[in-house]
Amino acid sequence: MISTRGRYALRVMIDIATNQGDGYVPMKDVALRQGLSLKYLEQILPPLTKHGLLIGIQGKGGGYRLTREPKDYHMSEVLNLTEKDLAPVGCLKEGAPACERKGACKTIAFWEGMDKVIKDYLESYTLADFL
Amino acid sequence: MISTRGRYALRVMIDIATNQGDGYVPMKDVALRQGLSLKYLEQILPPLTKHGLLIGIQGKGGGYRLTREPKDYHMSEVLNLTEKDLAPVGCLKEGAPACERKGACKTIAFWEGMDKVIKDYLESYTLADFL
DNA sequence: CAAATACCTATTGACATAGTAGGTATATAC
DNA sequence: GTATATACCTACTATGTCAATAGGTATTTG
Repeated sequence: MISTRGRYALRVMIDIATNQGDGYVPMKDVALRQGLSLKYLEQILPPLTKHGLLIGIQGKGGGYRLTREPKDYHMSEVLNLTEKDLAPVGCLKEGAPACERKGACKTIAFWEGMDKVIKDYLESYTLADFL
Repeated sequence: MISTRGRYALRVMIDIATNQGDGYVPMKDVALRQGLSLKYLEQILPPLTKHGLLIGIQGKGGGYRLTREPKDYHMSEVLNLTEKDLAPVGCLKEGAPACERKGACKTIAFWEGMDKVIKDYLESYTLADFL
């Protein structure tokens, strides 16, 4: 359900929070510390920088920093940006075509409820809870 | 996260509960009513009969029946039998090899908590809630 | 005996996952 | 001002899963 993209993104965020001090953290160091592929991490980060969760500075001495306090990163945001979709069933995904059986569907409320308990849980956790 | 196997299984259970009366419900009829492939449904049902949630009678006049009251089927059981795995991350799957980083892992409690809210939700719903 | 049913196993096309690979742009350090 | 270190970008690939389709066998009833 949650792929390596989301899980690695979380580990990267924790690593940066732990190691940034007042400088920038090169992803090469994160990859080494976490035992993950640098090239793969490079594919996972763009959505996080594009949406302003991280700032990335190019060039020698560059790297990544958080842009907020750890308590202001909710897991719902991090995982929404790195996972394809968090909805438990296809018909609840964003941009999904309307289900033709929707009117008669006896299960939709059940799946919506499941979607809600997951989203609520992810909203309740922040990056600060991992430090 | 939840595939068609689990979703169809639920629809089949509801359909049988609704239509069984005091006889047996042929899967062909269920497939027609639900607009699903009979051949596909036939692949989904075996775990449910093997574990005694349904009884299947072969031969003319045969079909399927529930073996319990609808209120005694929890969604956790139905989905556990029809889905590969409900765990949100690989390291929590049944039979998964122990994670080598487990001791130092800062995220495991978070994923375990997510696993729990999902399982609790599924436990709270029974087949009777769909009728 | 014929028909209807559950039950079993193999195959397939499409797609997602988890990377690998190679390159470009940009800023710093010397 | 050149080499170096970094972020950033795009293409490719091997593997596996999903969602069926397909064709058959076993069993019971009418």
